[in-house]
Amino acid sequence: MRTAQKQQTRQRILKSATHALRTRGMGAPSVGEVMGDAGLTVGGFYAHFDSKDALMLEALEQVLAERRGYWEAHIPPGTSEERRKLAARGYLSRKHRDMAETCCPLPAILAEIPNLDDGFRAVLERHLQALARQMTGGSHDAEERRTALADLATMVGGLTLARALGPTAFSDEILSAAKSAIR
Amino acid sequence: MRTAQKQQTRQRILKSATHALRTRGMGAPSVGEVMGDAGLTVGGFYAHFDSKDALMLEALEQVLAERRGYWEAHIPPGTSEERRKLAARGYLSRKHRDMAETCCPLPAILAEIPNLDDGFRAVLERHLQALARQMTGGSHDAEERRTALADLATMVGGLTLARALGPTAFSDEILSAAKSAIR
DNA sequence: TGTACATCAGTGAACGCGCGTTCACTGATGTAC
DNA sequence: TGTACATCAGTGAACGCGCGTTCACTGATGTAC
Repeated sequence: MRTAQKQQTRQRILKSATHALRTRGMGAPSVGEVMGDAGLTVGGFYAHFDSKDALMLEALEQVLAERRGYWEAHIPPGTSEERRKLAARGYLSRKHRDMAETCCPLPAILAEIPNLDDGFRAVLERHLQALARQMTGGSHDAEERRTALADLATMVGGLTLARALGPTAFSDEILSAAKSAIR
Repeated sequence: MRTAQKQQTRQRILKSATHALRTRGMGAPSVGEVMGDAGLTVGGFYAHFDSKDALMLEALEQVLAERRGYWEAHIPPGTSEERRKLAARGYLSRKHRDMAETCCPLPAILAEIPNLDDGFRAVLERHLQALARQMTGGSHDAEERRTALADLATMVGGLTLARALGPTAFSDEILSAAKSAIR
């Protein structure tokens, strides 16, 4: 079937885009570069997506969904406190700071959102809301929710600072300090 | 004196650059735009700076120094806990989230640093180290320092998330949750 | 005080380049007879 | 089974544009006599 092959190519382009997006955000990677990493040439791009923005919107959607799936799959059941602490230990690790493949995209993309089309903000809000629900295990307790959102802020801030500094002792110290603040 | 006038123009260009940098980072603002906002045309730029990178490096240095000065000037003496809580209240306020003029540049610039010349990372590290010292009031207590760095992560993460979401109820909720986590 | 000249901060047009996007074309694959 | 044709995913060159940077020029200001 012809269309199945094409869908597969489309997925390859999307994967290349999500890979670039995780560390370089949505503006910096060029269409040519994304296509090149997918083993294709620029010209074919518009047979799969309407525009670079359309690609990046879909890539953002996909990478955020993936990331929540990862969280759900790797954090075993337990009290929501246990789960948050376990998640933070991985999130604020040197390994996660230095990794590119499956890392959290939030540090790379958050700063760009205010300067992009509203669609990007909408995708982000939807996934952050869903993530907050995941972190509280669906609980409606206000205190639980407040703690989950605060932990999210600490994790994102800690990782963003640590990534900016690179693999240094000070960077390690920030990761470790942020970890100790997860309640 | 001719050179005094020129120095003044140079400062005007720098101010225009720091203004753009606070919300749009270092890559997005163009030389032409920065010069235009300073009431000048592009051509004159290279009489003041060697390159766009040189301008942005100096702008980053200036804006981080300014911000630390602001912190020092606006947070009255007290225990370091009181000072941190007071700083966080302002930092994680809706006003600061929606403001552009004198806001903290960290949410806008951190994600760009890993993809820029090492000079930018060096400037950042130096100012973050100095900021940490300011927050602990010069204390060498390990626990104090850990708390200060954790609070920094929570503040930066909370503001970055809230900025990305814009002025919404969810965004307000994140600010408020992050504030409650400052110890 | 007035005139001629030197200086130089800032102008504006031009450059080469990489970008997102378009489009005529290719060549492998599927279909009709 | 073999041949002729249609389809269409992907190619590669070209486009217009905005970017960082360069440079010949301008015109206001300071200096010399």
